[in-house]
Amino acid sequence: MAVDREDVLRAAADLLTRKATASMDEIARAAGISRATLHRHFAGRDALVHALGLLGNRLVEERLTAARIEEGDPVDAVRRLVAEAMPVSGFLAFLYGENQLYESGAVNEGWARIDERVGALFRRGQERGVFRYDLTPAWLTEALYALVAASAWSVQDGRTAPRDADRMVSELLLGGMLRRTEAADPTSGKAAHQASEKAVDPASEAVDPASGKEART
Amino acid sequence: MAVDREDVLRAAADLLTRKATASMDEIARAAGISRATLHRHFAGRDALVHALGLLGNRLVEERLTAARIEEGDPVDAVRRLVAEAMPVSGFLAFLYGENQLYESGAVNEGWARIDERVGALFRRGQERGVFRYDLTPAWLTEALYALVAASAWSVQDGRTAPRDADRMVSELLLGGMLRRTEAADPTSGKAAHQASEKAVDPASEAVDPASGKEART
DNA sequence: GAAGAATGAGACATCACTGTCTCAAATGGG
DNA sequence: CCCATTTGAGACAGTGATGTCTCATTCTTC
Repeated sequence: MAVDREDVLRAAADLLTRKATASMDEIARAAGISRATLHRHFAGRDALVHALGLLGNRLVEERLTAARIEEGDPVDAVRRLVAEAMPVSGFLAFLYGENQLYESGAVNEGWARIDERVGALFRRGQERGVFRYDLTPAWLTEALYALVAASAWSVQDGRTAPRDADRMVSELLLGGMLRRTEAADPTSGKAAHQASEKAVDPASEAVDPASGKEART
Repeated sequence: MAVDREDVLRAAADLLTRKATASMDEIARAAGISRATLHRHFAGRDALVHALGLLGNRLVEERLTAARIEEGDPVDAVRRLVAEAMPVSGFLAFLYGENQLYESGAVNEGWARIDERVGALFRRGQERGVFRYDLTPAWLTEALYALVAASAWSVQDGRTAPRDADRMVSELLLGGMLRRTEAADPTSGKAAHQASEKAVDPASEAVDPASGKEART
């Protein structure tokens, strides 16, 4: 017994990500409980979605803090962020897809705070000369969400192994799909990692301040 | 008068992408027509979504053919593909988000064919040694859809200028967010382009003979 | 300008979903 | 083992969306 609200919300997020029009009955069934019980825990659909927003927000923010993206090398910070985000990718996928639909002050506020923190990471990477200037932090933030959500979707559908998901996201996000000429042994699983480390290496410290400020509009 | 089915479907795709639970009345209003007229053209919601699937499929496939991704340098092929996809990004965003929901044989079949063609491009790039081996064609395909959809969403929300959208997608997809050490002048809009061109360089010579006759518009 | 076609507005019954209720069954703690 | 709590199943009315209809209006075409 003793229905776990969090489990229910997780199941709801997974289902609603795929089928946004799912009925309360379908949601209950997906969570393995009856419709009556679902209504006992959440007054209605709105309340459920709102709880979904709050929980997702809390979870994502926890992960954000756990990843300590404000510290250390920005590249590693992105990797930590992606790795931490994967376990809550279901929530992220749902919230990313539906965030503008259910307008709740508290949820949107929390989401804006998350955006700000993630965007700050990308800005920091640009200021250090590690990240490209011609891709705005806002776009990189958007792309991060989109890729995490895509990987969640891909895993949920069985097209991608769960253990590969975070690597595929962070590698694509950081290094893109082009093969680096320096990457001598791409057959190794670590090849991409070493390639991007190499790329970051020389730029890790100082960059002329002039090019930095006007590059990203 | 003479309601243009395609215009209606385009408006429906845009709306449903943001609000999957939109009612027929809302869809009609978004398309600038009455609910009665909407029902005259589409028997019901299912029929409308099905038509949406078919049209989106046709449009994407047309763009795919127009981009001639089977020919020439894979990197340029990806750029052409992204550029061609942008005008139909609304459809792509909707179909990508809801594709597994509305199971229609014809639509799914068409989608599989599109997946196959896009995947073949990435496989070709890998075989030529231009694209990374450690990111599967399936994942790159998924990421392409996700990023195009994300850019459409971003543009629709006013966070990104329409003219920047295709560059942001293709640059991130191809080159990632890491600054290349060779890219000396990131202030130039073409900086990223030159960087990736450099990476591709060695593979640019071996182009199939067909590429000569249709040397880009 | 007149005839034909298409649209908009609204009425209408129907239907699926919703939210609330009751009651029997299952679970878990003391 | 018994009692309190929670759940599942189903009934029920209320609500909003749906699909169909009619009729007046507008646009198109000749």
